[in-house]
Amino acid sequence: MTPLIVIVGPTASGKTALAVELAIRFNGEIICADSRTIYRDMNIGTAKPSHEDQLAVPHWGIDIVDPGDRFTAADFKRYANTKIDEIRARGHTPFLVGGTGLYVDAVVFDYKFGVQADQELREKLSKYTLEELHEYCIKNNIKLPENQLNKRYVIRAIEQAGVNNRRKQHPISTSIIVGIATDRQILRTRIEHRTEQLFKNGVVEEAIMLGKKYGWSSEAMTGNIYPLIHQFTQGTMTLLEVKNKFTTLDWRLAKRQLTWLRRNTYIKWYGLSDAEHYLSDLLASDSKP
RNA sequence: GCUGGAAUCGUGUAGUGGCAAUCACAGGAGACUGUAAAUCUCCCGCCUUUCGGCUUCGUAGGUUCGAGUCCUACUUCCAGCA
Repeated sequence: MTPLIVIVGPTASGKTALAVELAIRFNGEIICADSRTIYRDMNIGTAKPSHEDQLAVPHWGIDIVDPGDRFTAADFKRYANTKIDEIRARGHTPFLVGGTGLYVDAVVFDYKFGVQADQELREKLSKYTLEELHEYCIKNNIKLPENQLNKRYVIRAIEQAGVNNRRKQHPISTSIIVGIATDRQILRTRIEHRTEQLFKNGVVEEAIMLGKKYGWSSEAMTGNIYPLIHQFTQGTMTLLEVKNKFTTLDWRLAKRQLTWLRRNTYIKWYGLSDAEHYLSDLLASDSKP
């Protein structure tokens, strides 16, 4: 069976460009494991793959729901697995590429998700204090999550009557996981440059359009950049402040992504060009009968 | 030159005689299974794994059992007058 090529790394590490290049050379199709590019109309602010890239290589995981629609990690897992099967059925190589660690792991470690969210229950429980929720868990013999000061997690634990960690201990057999290792300083600089680029590309106009079309408070609009531009349009932040703050938030995102990835010991870390060599050697030998 | 005000962690601040000293930002580490670009936790003067130890609030003195806080001088900055 053709391998599943998984490329992970922090935002702005260059994983998308690498995936596109390899997919062109080796008959691949790309599934974006990205919790933001799934939304339609959010193109610039999410650094969605360009039209050229999307024309050059089939992309999946893009524009699948409207901002405001609910789309979860469990939905993504189902979607991605379907796409992987379809891509293989066409005789192509699937590439799972993205920075949303939970999405990647849901596929790679075959997470078994628990019960669906119960909005009514959640609303009811959110009125209680953390202490009251803890008491409730103890009384009902519900195991508290490790991060038990995170109210959201405690509520979820109640919702599914415990902590769910059902998953495979090892990555699914057909996967090759490569992480793009980037020097910290260089990554920081790339993030700064990308901020400038987003604004040149018209992210302010895009945000205003999205705000009008979908409202500013929808779930999808909580991404780093859009709330900041909302503040800018209301005059509570200058453009320079927005740019600086966005760079900071994006940097923190990159750090959190790295924290997530660090604990996955199955990732093979390479610099961008080494990753390319490694994967193209692997794919070249694989395609020979 | 005179008069007033200010000087506290990388930055901005709280603190008006009694605990290395508030809060925010920035920074660092971590958690993560149906919101994950979300949400949350911890660290953040120096040494120490912890206990704890050491040195601190412009500089130098002084008053006091005790000073970031009061007094004196000096330095720097800001404002007003010249």
